[in-house]
Amino acid sequence: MILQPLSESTEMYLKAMVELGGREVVAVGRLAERLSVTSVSANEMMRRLGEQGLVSHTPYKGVTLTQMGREAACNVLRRQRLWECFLYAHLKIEWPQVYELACDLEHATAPAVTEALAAFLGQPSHCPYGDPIPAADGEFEPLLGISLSVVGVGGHARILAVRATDTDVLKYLYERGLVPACEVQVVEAAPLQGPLTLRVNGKEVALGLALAEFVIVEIIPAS
Amino acid sequence: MILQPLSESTEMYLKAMVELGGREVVAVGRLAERLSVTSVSANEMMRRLGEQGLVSHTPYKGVTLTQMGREAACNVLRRQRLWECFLYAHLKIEWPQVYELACDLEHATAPAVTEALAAFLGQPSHCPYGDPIPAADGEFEPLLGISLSVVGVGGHARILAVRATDTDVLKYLYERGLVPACEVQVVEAAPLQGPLTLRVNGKEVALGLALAEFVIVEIIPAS
DNA sequence: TAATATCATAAGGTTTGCCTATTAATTAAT
DNA sequence: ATTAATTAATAGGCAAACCTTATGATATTA
Repeated sequence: MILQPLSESTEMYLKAMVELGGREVVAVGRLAERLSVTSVSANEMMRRLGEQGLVSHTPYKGVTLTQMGREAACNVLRRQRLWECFLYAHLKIEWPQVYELACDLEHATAPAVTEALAAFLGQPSHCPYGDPIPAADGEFEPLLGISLSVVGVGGHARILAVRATDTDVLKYLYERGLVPACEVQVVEAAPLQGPLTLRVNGKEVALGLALAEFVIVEIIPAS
Repeated sequence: MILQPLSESTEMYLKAMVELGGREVVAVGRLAERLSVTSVSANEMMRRLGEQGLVSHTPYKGVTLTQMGREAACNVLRRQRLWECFLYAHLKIEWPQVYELACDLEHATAPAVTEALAAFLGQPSHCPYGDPIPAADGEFEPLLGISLSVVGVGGHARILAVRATDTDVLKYLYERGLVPACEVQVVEAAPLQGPLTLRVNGKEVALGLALAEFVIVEIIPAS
């Protein structure tokens, strides 16, 4: 499938769709929320993407990526995450800033550069935030993990990935040691959707539930 | 001087100005020609850049970069040429394609990335096309060389830089060995602005005068 | 089934950058 | 010096890509 060049904005919508819903239906409102635009703007874009055959839109139900849309979206993710690897491992850019800076570069990256970069990096499988890098053909293994927000009190878990994109949010998590491979224990969960209290690297850390949603973990069975 | 983010198009105009005129006045028509737009478009952009204090425009005379404009332009050149180094030396992108691909990336490059890239590359002084890379503060030594088109018949010269930007033109030169550090001898100059005949790596090569303009050389004195 | 929340569409605005056609200034040539 | 030819600038307009507010349609749930 040959993909015509897409606008930066289009690529952001596609990326948000695959990050938010994968192969599932996504509510247009969620998309608008994530991209910080009005739902009108998101709707309009969905109409355009529908005309281009990238998404399928069932009014009042939501949108899904078509095969073509999914390929395009995975291609964007591949570029993004390869740049993240480069910025982090070679340019020594601070972890919280990597996402945003890679995002700028991703839209300006020709296929030849993408593949040369992948080769240079040694075909990495995961980005610095723990998410898998789609292959050149567009497919990838979704991470099998659960959100930290659903781990029960007393549970031990290892962070697999951090799904935040905002630099300030990433900075907040970074300062508390909440990065991939880190192990955490849920000490307490405050009632009424209150914050979690975690034990991280020997220190107690409070983390709002909304933030905990972004943190993908695997349970470490009690030995 | 703090530079607000400039549009891609704006950066292209600034880059063309510094490449075409340096500190000198540039005719708006030349600029339009170089960027493949009508002179109306170039005029309009000059008005906008004038309002932003980046250029000084004397109607019917031409435009020059202000100090601020020159800094912005040199900053663009720095990003462009650093990416050229990276693409060529590390990603092994073919020499003729490097310019165009670097050009895409240059507009998406934040200052932090520029400086981290420069450090990664070991603060290179020249790009793969032979031109100097401006320092972080914006200044650089202009290359002291002459155009191959003004070297007399019989003259020996060493190529210092190639000023072409079009991938096809670069490919043409590359296929004939006309790259920086290469030594050439002018065997013959056809009359009426006809092509030069050159001796390059033991082979005779014909080169149109227009193309020879792009090739910057230093004379090798007859020993 | 009525109320509420969510979603979709209508109509319109802004920005950016491009164009054709016209007018004005400059330069070169008689 | 005056005119012809060249080059530059302005007027007016178009299109693409996004955004907005206001309004109408559908779903959900009490």
